[in-house]
Amino acid sequence: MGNREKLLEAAKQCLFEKGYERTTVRDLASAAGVSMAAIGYHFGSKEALLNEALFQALDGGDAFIGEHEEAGDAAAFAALWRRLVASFSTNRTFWIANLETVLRAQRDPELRAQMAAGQGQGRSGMARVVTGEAEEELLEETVRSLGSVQLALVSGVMMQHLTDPESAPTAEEILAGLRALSAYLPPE
Amino acid sequence: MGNREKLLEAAKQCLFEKGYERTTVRDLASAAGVSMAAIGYHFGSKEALLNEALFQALDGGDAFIGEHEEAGDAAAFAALWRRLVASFSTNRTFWIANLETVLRAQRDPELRAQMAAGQGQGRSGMARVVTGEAEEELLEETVRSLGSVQLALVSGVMMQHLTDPESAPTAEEILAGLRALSAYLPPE
DNA sequence: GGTCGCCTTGTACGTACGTCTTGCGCATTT
DNA sequence: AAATGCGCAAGACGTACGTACAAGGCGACC
Repeated sequence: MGNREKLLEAAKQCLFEKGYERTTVRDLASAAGVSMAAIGYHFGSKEALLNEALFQALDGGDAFIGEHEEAGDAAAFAALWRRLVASFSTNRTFWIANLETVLRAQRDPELRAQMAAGQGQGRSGMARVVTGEAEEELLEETVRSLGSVQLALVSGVMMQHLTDPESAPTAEEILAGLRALSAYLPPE
Repeated sequence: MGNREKLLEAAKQCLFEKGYERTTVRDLASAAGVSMAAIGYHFGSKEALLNEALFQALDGGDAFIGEHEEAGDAAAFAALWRRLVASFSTNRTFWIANLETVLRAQRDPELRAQMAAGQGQGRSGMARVVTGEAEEELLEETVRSLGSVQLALVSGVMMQHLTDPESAPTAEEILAGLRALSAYLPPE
């Protein structure tokens, strides 16, 4: 494994352990077992290395949620939430890295555009797994409402699990909450 | 206005404009129009100043959501979401500061305990404004389910508005999404 | 008028950071 | 066998940071 790959691997590890802003070139170099200069040589700058590693790390993270074998029915919906809630503790650092990226995107327009695109994917993905419909037959209206709400629930519940897993809702409590909430919705 | 107050005011401003991690003692001093040493004299350290300012800033932020005059009926629920969505753009920096604090709490156990407490308040507050019941008559079960879900929706939708206000859902789309979602809930 | 606190300042100090320069080993080429 | 070029390391360089220090201003009180 060349130093370039060693650096990328170390960067992902640092991204999860220390976060984007707190990892220094010295952290990266010592974690990879290479010299600081190797970063400049292979990536030009520390930022470029971290960005590439971040892209890989966040991209590969979809797998953490687990596959949605069957979808569209009520059982699948509950199963999705059980997988999600489990992932919040199992892959805690991954979700933290996600949150950190959202925040950092507020000061970086380019990154923000990327996150906006990812958010669009997330919305339609959520709408798909809930309704069970294929990508093509999804109405834009459905994505904008049901997809947005479902995606918001995911990130919102994730934040609660990050700050306090004890008091954060279980999958069943989320379903119960949604049922209770529907009683307070204005008609039509 | 003494230098202490000037520093606190400047710190809040910096907190909103640059964020906790990125504000330096030189930023604070020049924003307040005082010397760097004044920070050490009045607060002991930069961190202590920022923490006190953060506490004040986040505490006063409840006002941004607006008062919930009447509550418990469907119209109030829709009105709440309209106020929230409006606040996401109007008080953008406030919500960013909130998000940053949640994230920073992941590396600071003491802050995390504070945030967990605030989250509990948020949950019961949300349950209260939705159901229209008083604090005392709220069942713990209701807070844990309905309160959690509602709070998660708030932070989740907020995040979508931060990354892309264009594609983020309006209050009406949120309501439509919730209605649509209830059709996919597992029974009982 | 001198003195004693409380504020306030200018600035020096030590540390940590990211990048860049220099040079060394070691293949491969001529 | 000399030369070329790539991969890489060691360390210096300039900068920015948070804090500590010594000194000055300025009221109030003896």
